[in-house]
Amino acid sequence: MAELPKSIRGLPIQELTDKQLVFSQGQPCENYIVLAEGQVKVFTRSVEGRELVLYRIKAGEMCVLTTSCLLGGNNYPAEAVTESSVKAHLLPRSQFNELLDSDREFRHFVFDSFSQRLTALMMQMEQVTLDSVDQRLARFLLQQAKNNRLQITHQDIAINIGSAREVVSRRLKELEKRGLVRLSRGKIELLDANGLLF
Amino acid sequence: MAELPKSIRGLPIQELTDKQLVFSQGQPCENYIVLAEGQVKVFTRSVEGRELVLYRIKAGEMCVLTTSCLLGGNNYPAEAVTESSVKAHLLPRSQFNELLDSDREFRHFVFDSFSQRLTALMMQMEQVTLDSVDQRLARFLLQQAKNNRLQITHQDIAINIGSAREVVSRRLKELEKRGLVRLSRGKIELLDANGLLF
DNA sequence: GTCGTTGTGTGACTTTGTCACTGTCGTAGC
DNA sequence: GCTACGACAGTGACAAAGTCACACAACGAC
Repeated sequence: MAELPKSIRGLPIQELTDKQLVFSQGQPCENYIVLAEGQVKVFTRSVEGRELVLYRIKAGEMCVLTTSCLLGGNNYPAEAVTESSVKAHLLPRSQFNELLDSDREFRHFVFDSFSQRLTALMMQMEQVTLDSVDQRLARFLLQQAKNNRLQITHQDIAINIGSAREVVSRRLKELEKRGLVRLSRGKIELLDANGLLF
Repeated sequence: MAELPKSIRGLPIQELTDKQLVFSQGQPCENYIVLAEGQVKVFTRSVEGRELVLYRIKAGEMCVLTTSCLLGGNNYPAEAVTESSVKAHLLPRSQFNELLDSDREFRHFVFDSFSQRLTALMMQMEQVTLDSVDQRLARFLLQQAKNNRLQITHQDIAINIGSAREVVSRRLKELEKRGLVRLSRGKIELLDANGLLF
């Protein structure tokens, strides 16, 4: 992870608890946000209520959506909630604009974040539309697992890989039958990480 | 459309013919690109050969992917071809970096483009994963039509809305049956634009 | 324990995507 | 003109994925 610019490290810190709303759809955007600790999930909700995770913000990363809204002057087109306790640096819009012009290091940080997120977003889009559910599921499990374990519900996996809960349940059941994973309520254990990739 | 920054307007212009390759997957990125005239399609290709249009660059717009690659120093993760004859401003990487620091107007142009594309990309992703083919098809037809007509193949529509050619053919046939469009080889005429939205 | 909530399992059905074709149109070359 | 070819479109059969409507199981609060 790249070092945060000085101008950010000096900023006041705001603390949030787990599962707290950071911003919601349609809300105007006031502050530039950089995470110091924890993780935030940014996602959209369709009219029917189906969700789709756009990306996650981790420690040392800024929220591109916020930045984009600050720059464009529009409202948030998505929703964000914390996934752990979170410490975040906040920077009011006016100061953000000022820093962007005056501080070369800060500017580079923002540009880099932008370009990384853009690339990631494109990759995700490709995967969601071009890859099968099995592929996306396997990739997700491998990415998210810590010591071959993960604590997550099927519903949550579904919104991450752009699928439906029932589909995820069925595919996981299939993987369990093949001896690749062990399932229990809210938990998944990977028994054969290589087998998942086949 | 916003006026181009002075620093860009003065740049030399490169001309391209229709259907010409602008850049391809894996290629290193050398020049910042801004279109003065015409249209370019940026898309990816899966291993199986299926394509997906990520976005289009129109006159007065820069190529975010290029910018992102320049900033991050990575290779192109996608492919781009012209969709008409094109005039484009090119700016070598070194000068791009320099301008980014020295020219406030240029910087704002780049930031704005970034944030617009990011928002658009997220919207597209939402649509592809959360909306039905019918909705995406209707939206696409309405967006792209000029005087209620469009010249495009079913295959081309498919890669734009993230679907398959056969599916598009079937849905269009259905729309024709309902009297909403008239189909002919490579052309579609919208007979009832309101009806498409139902 | 009971109750309510959350997570999971399942069958039936719809929508979408894939595969393997056939047919059709336009045109370049003879 | 005819022929051959490539690009475009249509179609049936089937597979994959999503939706709907439940049943049921695990867990925590009381």
